[in-house]
Amino acid sequence: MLSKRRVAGHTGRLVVVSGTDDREFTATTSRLDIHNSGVPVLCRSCEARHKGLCGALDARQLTELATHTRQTHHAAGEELIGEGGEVTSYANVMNGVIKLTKGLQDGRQQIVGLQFAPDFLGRLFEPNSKVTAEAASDVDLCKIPKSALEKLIEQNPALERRLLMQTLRELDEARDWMMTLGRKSAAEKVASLIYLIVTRIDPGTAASNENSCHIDLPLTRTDIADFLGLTIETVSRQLTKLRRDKVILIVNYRHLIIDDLARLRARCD
Amino acid sequence: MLSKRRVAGHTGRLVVVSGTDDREFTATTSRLDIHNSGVPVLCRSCEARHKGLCGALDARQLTELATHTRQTHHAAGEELIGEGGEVTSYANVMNGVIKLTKGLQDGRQQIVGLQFAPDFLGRLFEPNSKVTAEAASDVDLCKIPKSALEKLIEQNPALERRLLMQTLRELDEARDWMMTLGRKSAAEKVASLIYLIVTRIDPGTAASNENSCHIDLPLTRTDIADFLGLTIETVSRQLTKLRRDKVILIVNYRHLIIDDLARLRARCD
DNA sequence: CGGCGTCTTTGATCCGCATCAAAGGCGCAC
DNA sequence: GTGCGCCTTTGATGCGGATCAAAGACGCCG
Repeated sequence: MLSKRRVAGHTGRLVVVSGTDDREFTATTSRLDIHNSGVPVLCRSCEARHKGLCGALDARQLTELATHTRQTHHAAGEELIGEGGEVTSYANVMNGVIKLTKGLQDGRQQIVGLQFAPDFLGRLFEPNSKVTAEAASDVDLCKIPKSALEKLIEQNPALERRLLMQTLRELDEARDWMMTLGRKSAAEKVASLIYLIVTRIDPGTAASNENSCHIDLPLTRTDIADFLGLTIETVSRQLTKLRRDKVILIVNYRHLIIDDLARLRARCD
Repeated sequence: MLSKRRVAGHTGRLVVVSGTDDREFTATTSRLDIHNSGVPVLCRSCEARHKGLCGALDARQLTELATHTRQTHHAAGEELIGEGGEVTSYANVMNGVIKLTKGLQDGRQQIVGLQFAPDFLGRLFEPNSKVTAEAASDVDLCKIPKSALEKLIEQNPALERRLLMQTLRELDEARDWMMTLGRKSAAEKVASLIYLIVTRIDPGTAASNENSCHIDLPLTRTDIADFLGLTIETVSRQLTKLRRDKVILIVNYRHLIIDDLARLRARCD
């Protein structure tokens, strides 16, 4: 049998959130101005407005949607929904990183997905979640009740199209990750994850120049191990190796500096 | 580094199929009769008609669709599309099993999905396939040109809904499999795969009674290993162990008899 | 029939990663 | 400051599954 310890004592408290004790404020206020006439204030700087779900909506529809939404903040470690838990609302990720995990009864755990802004969060068309969603870093969400979104979808095919596109992308990512989990060595796995996070958090740097980029890891060593199907000891050793080989620079455990992205990429397989 | 051999010499020849040398015949003929008035003949016994994509269509739409489709047959081992290959048509799986694989340059390979009738085959909205699709057994497809289906989708939201539902299901399956790949032992992996195949090929037996069910494995040992991130030797040893423990009975390498499905399931974790 | 190729099983050995153990580093409470 | 807890690193050891090797089992073809 493999590693069965865990049920990590994350630093943040675990709270099953049902919208009670989190800071919240509505976003229905909208003010006409020249550049964003009719767009709710809180939507203006939201990534989902452009690249995410809400890109499918015009100003009027956004305002309509905003009457249903509620912004919430969650501390790192907070559980947003449990495996098998009832889905009562969907959400856009406005900020931060969310990990999706699955567990076996004996405590073994596997991260099956990471979500960054402006991803959509929640299993459509099923009453219960198939995964646990947990804030990996501090997170801001824009929640919408299940029924409200489902009504909107019926009226607006463009919304459904966006959701289909995101689901297809998530499926592509899950399949990429199956290759990593099934066939890559520990060293390749760790390099692959860092590469994934760099390119997801900072797509600009990754695409344009090959210059040094630096990121704060939104994941603990335990999270990384759970994503890669490894133990924290192995993760730590592989990170040390990458550091010794000067592929990455580690500052204060969590902050990474990568000078040559191509060299990191070369370690991915 | 892990296993890098392979590029399996499957028994079937490898043919990059472009619809040239396969048996084909059109399904436009439709005959009015009492029970299936207006439904194309070939659609009547097709699983996709009910549980698959075509369940979203009425008789008129089916007939319309059928003017674009073409049925093809493919021998086990035939490559339907290569990783990165241009997608020119989509298809419904009418019969048989298809494996979706990804490869690393050095030859390591991972199966990232299996498709059974009446699954839909093909990556929507992308010009190129992200996986290799290969017939695992003899396969019958009902193909439709990319542009034709995309046009139909625009006109018919129900079609898009079906596609979204299937994509969500595939995502669920991929994530289940990530757990298996990342955290289960070899013994658990093999049991899980057999259990998956039994429940997918023969949902009736699996759900209703717990009585003995028997299946022909649509996968070679190499395929199984590629699905589970193992080697064929390990797969073989685990199957032998399951046989010794009387969880399964193996007839002629490919045929499996499972008396007590619950006992197999108990081995899955 | 015998010979050959492919798939599968079985055995011996090796190695990568898990496991077990212990010692920093850092933040926080007192 | 000191003490405590959590996260992380590092080292020693063991095991599960990969690798290497060889021998059936079965189908196909001459």
